[in-house]
Amino acid sequence: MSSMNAAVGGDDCIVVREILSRLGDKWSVRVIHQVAGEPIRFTDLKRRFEQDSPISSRVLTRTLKQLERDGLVSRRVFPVVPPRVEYNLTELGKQFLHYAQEIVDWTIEHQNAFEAARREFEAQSAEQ
Amino acid sequence: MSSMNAAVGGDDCIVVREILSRLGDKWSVRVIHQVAGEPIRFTDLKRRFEQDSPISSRVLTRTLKQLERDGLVSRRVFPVVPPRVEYNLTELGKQFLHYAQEIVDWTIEHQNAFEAARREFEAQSAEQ
DNA sequence: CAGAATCCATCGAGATACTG
DNA sequence: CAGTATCTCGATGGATTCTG
Repeated sequence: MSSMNAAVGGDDCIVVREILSRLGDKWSVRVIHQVAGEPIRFTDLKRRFEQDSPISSRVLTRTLKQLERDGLVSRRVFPVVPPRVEYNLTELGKQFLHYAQEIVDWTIEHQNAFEAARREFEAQSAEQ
Repeated sequence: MSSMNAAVGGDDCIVVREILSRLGDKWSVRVIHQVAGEPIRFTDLKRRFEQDSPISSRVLTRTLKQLERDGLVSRRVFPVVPPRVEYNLTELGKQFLHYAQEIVDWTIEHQNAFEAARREFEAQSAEQ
């Protein structure tokens, strides 16, 4: 267990870097959040973001492909015309979402502390 | 609580995006891991990475500044010559590290599953 | 409908050289 | 020692157009 913790340093393990990257990129967590629950089609998924901040199909496709490659999202194709493709979360994806939730919740809980730190830092910088 | 969970979608909250970005970028988590424990000086910190994958002072400086701005790392200057600057983790930083550890540990636990998903995906892609 | 192809702007990371 | 100043390069995000 302590040997595992040591892996937080060093990126000898590529998988770790990749999963952490999913947390950091702009869309992965949001897509995973939308894909949770009922299976959802590509265009419906795209529409979910239309209000807040629209995502291009180019970027949505790339994000989904990555998540599928990581085993977090599954893709099911129905051989009909027009095409029907459904995405949803895998077990691995659900666990990932759980951890993401935890950090997001923690961040929101301490939002005031973050903003205070930010203000103090800016004040120090301006002081010079 | 459920209203907080809703925030995983939508980036209305800038702080959330920024903290998740720290998890995702190449150096933040590793620097935080090294800064945990005893206070450490800039050059010593830089040396810690020299073996595995060296970090330029340019990048280390930027990473530390960001973490300081976020309130995860504190910076203490000693008015001596040559200069002496010590970095260490704040309380917020320790909590952040805790969550990062959790995800890293989880990732390593399921490393086999990730690699299997990867192989299957590549196989499917090649099949066409 | 579910993407693929093309092109462009921006940004993070890194190498290198220099300084109070 | 602890950075700053410049520059380059590749990856990410995005807009737009096209297609089986």
